[in-house]
Amino acid sequence: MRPFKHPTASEFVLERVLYALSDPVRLEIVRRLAALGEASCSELDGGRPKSSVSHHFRVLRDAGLVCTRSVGTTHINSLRSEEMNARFPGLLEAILSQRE
Amino acid sequence: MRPFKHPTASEFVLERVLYALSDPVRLEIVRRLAALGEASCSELDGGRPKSSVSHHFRVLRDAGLVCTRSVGTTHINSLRSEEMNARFPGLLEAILSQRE
DNA sequence: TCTGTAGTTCGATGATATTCGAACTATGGA
DNA sequence: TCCATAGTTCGAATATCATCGAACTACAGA
Repeated sequence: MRPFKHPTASEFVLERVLYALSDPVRLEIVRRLAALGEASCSELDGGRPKSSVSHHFRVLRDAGLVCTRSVGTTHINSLRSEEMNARFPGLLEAILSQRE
Repeated sequence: MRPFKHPTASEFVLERVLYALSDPVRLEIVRRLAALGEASCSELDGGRPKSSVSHHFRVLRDAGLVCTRSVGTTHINSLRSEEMNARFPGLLEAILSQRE
């Protein structure tokens, strides 16, 4: 599978990040990723169809929130916390520190 | 005109706030409001039709970001910064402190 | 090489949003 | 009372999005 396109930190767009996190499914994925450090797609699918989950990961990747790398047949996802924090200081923490 | 329904701080929903701010027009309105303290709708319309601006203000109000009160024939809008900060500490500041 | 697993991409569908003009409401002033 | 101003609401058109099945790609193991 060809490697995914991940935007550089300077390409991050605030509106896009906020939009990506305004969806409950994606916000939950990001929360779980923050707790787990990294995880495969299937570990975070919440029982949803693969195509839906794949869509949400793409939105998160395009916004710069998530980094995906291939390991064998699985995709390991992790938050791009440092880069997010460098570009938008305090933003991710402010969002993730809210309970529920 | 009947007074608007403003949600209480405990009714704020994170996803809704993020969604409201993920639109460039609304984010700009909020930025200007933060700078001005308060302003009427027409001061923030950016040349857009009144019905469009009214729509965006409604989304902002429903999310809890903006408070609107009637003064004569005009509506004065202000950010609900304290309540936002009480419910989602650091969030609004993290978003508004981003330049561009 | 065959099969299974993990995930993506495509296409369609239904839901929701944005935008705008037009009609409406409410207030203030002449 | 008449008119202008400020803003809302309604309705329709357009766009965008979420969801999902189906087909596809890539890798690992037997």
